[in-house]
Amino acid sequence: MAKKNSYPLIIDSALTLIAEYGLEKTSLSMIAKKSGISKPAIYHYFSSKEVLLDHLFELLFKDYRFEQYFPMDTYTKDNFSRLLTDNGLQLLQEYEENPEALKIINHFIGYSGQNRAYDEKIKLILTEFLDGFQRLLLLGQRLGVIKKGDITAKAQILGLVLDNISSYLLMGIEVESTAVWSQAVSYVMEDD
Amino acid sequence: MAKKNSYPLIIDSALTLIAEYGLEKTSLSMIAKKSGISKPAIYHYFSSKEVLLDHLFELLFKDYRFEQYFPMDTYTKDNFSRLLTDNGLQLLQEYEENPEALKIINHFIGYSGQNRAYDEKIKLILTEFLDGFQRLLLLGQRLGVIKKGDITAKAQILGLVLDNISSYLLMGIEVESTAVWSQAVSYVMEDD
Amino acid sequence: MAKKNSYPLIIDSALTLIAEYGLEKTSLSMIAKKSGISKPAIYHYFSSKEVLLDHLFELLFKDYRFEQYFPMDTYTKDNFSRLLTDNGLQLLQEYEENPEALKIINHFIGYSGQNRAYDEKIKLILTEFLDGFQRLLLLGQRLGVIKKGDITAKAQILGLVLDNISSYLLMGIEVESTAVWSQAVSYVMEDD
Amino acid sequence: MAKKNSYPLIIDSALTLIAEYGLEKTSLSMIAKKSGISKPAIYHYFSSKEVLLDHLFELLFKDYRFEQYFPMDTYTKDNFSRLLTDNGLQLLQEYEENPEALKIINHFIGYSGQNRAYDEKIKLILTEFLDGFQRLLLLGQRLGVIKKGDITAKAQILGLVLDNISSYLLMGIEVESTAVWSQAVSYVMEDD
DNA sequence: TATGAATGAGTGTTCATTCAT
DNA sequence: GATGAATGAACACTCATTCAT
Repeated sequence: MAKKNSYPLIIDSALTLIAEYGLEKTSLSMIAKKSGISKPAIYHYFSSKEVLLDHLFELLFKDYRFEQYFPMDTYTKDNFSRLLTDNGLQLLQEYEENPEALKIINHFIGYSGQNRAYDEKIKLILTEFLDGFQRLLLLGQRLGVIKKGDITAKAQILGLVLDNISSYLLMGIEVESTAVWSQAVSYVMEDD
Repeated sequence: MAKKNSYPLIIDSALTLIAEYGLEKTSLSMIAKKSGISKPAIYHYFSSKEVLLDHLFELLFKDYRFEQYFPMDTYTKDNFSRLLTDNGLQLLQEYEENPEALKIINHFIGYSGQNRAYDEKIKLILTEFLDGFQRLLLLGQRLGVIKKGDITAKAQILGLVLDNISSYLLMGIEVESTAVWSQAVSYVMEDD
Repeated sequence: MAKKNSYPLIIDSALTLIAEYGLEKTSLSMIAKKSGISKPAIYHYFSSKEVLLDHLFELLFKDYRFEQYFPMDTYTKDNFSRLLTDNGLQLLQEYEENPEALKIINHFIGYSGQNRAYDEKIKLILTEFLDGFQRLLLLGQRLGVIKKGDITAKAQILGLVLDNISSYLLMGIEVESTAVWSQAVSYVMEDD
Repeated sequence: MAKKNSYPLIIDSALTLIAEYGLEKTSLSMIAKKSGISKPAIYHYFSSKEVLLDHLFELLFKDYRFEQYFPMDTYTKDNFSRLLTDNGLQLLQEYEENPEALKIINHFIGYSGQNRAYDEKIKLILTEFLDGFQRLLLLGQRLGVIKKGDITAKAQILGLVLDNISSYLLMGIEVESTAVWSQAVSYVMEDD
């Protein structure tokens, strides 16, 4: 039936199913059934289930970069505190608005324990966020808005808090995300 | 062959395999093979794979309680800062010393997305830690060693940071756990 | 727990379970569970499941004999019609009062297709009923109360009807058993 | 290997095996082995063993209707007795010529005790035969060829006898089917 | 591009039966 | 008499994958 739309159909169906059932319990049969596309046709696009998953992985994490959410060149002495707060809240809001994506991401993270490739990439991404916060705080220090003291530790606290707020949100644990992130930000800022 | 040791053999083999392959990819056949015990013998002890997993879950999370790591009745005005720091580092060190347990716990957390029962229990445990920190900070406030200000947010920061440090350790992401936790603690303390 | 009562407990549990689940779906585990007797203990009394079933078979069919229901030596010229009717209705009533037994019997009959031994014995029992009716009708003929004509066919009609009424009752098909049996009897009797 | 013939091969193998071993003892592995078709290929056609059995059930009972054997619109005053006799004998002969089908049918009937769906359908079929005979006898009465008296009971006798003759034939019990059925018919007919 | 048909290997689970005590 | 522990064989079923068309 569907001629030209098979590819996105496969992607969509796979993502929806993975969000609900996870990576391992989502079988190619399920994807074929949901998308209305035959299994061999899926193999035409993706030479194995693993390749399909890899593709989804890239899709999901492609734009998940520190600079995407915290564009350093926009930070100034005056807007530093506000931007840092807002950018973080923006990131959290994106997750709240699209919990399905967060679910899928979490399935990949859970699966990464058994898959070297994902493991490495996820480590890279998270590390890049930690480094990003460190660079940002160093900039703040130069601008004179960030307290002296262990910059690395403070950057890591920001990274750990922001990352884990979304995990808790996903699990449905009630965290006062706005208050928590604001507190964390004000903690690293020089008192006015 | 093995007579009285079947039960612990099953548990051990299951834990080892789950640490490596995860909950779903660890099959009863694998457990049977590794433990040298036949599949029906496993069913003699656990009426289903699910029951076995439940048992392991309870085993792992039984003693994971806030009071276990942060015994509130030992906290005084004088030792507050030191105890809070040490207790947290103690928790982190336990994980570093037993990374396999952490791996398994993480597999259960990953699986909880597809299993209501685990989901609820894990939420309970994490929530209890957040609440524990809140009670502890309130005590500190009464003792005059904790800064005024949003206690809830601060407690959640402590919880989120401590929890996520272990996740990052598990993933092999280098975080300066000691420095980070010390910083987080000093942040909530009244300046001396 | 149970010391001296194991044997009848096994029998009772087995019969109850077979009535509900049939011969094949009733496992020794089920019998052990229901009776509260361990499987090896059951093997102490019955060297195999087959032996247990054989025993139950004998128990059920021991008293199922034509003479049991139609005692020929009580039949006279005067009571012939009434006795033939009443004895048949008596047999049907027994089944209606104890449908569980009928169910079990039916399971054995169904199973007999795969078991030579049961097959032979059930054939014997049914044949004996057919022969019984034939002997009875011959007696009636000598007494002058039974019509001339094909005695064998008439006897077989009686046997087939009586046997199948109980089958239909078991299946829950509404047959007017009393009217049907009375009609069948009056059919073979000489008109008064 | 086998390309287009898998479907009938499965059906045939299943029927043959069920005739010999019954519904429960016939496993999908047996069917796969006998048909030379892999188990997953069987699942390609039938989504479960139950669905396969349902299909066979429908196949077997599809044409087993009263009108199929006793077409009422062909009955007249003159041919009534002969037709009723011949049609019944025809039905019996079909069974004698295809004892395997009868065996399978009997397995389904035996299994119906544990399966509501089959139970209901079989009851329906047998009830329809009883009703059919009743309608037929009422017609005969209007034509003046059937004795007055309890029509329902007589119809049920015909149904019970005809049905049970085939059961006895299946079991290998010697019944004089022709004589018995002829007698049963002449019993309900008005004497000439 | 796409499909119906097919498969080897594996899943969790249950069976009747046996062994040591 | 009775039991907990154990087993080989089988069960219905699903998996990712491939082949011929």
